[in-house]
Amino acid sequence: MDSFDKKILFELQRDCSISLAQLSERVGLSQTPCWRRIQQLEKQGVIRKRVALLDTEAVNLGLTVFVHLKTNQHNPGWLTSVTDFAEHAPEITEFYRMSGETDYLLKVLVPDMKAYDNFYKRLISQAGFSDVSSSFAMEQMKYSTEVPLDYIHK
Amino acid sequence: MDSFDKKILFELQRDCSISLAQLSERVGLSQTPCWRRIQQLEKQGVIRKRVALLDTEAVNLGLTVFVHLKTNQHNPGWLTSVTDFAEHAPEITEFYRMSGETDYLLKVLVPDMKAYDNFYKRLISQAGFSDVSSSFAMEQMKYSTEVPLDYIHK
DNA sequence: CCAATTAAAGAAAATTTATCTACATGGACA
DNA sequence: TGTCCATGTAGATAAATTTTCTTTAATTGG
Repeated sequence: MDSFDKKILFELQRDCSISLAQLSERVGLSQTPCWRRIQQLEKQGVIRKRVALLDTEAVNLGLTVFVHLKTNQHNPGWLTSVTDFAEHAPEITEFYRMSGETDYLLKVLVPDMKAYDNFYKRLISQAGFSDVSSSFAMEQMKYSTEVPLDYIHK
Repeated sequence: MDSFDKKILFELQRDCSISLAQLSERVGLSQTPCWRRIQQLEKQGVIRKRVALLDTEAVNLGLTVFVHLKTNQHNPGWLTSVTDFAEHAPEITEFYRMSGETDYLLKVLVPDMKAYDNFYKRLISQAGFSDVSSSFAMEQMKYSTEVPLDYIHK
């Protein structure tokens, strides 16, 4: 994992639709070693997948909500039902077990308040929570799937 | 935006590295109309971009932190400095202006607590906050860039 | 209900791009 | 110096993208 690999990752994180010719030029390698490195990075699992990112407004998803969950039922069954729900609810794009005040954090994408209310009812009908607090995003100032490459070891 | 478009978006959200042949087969169209629809969706901006997603562990980013910010300085200069910082800090992958208790919410990716502490110092040196509360993710239960297509109008 | 028009789909060819191989070159290092 | 890597060049093949043209299906006006 050297400077060339980092450059490849940097470029592909921004745009993976470019041709090998363009990529290798930007990276400063010829096509063959560039291609070999991509294969390697995919085999190693550093590159997980290649996806298309959609405009959330264009698909009618104007409302982002962060849902802070607390529970008093710390048993396996409870967690399973919540995990299952999150797994199958496409509105939930992120789901974390947290330290501190909130036990679990959800990031939810819906069109509007009405749709969120509907989602909310489905959520609380699925499992018991001692507290559910919803924080609404007024404005998305930044959203990026690019992760920093500055911390890569070596 | 009909059923075919939705299928195309569904597939490309999961994997945009598949060939047009595979995609058109899954969608149930021949290659040409399928290709034309993709072009259209890109021109319309429904498809924003195509990117490679990396394994955060593999690039040494084991710690996800949600940072809740409060301020009492509601002036343009303050916001500009914070926005600038967020823009240029690769550790900040998401940044929202919120309703309710917290004024702004950050999602931050760093290797470990030490790196977060370093980031934290840089953050608070950049602008004044009346409160900064950091929530640490213990476990990522779900992370997806796929957004629900069920709410598309028409 | 039918003919005319339009829009989208399909087929096939042409062009570009990706994939893989073989071999030569040059630097790093014991 | 000789060995080991990784790169570069070249090229062959396969595959994917894009264009062109034809056909089908849907729509509208009379």
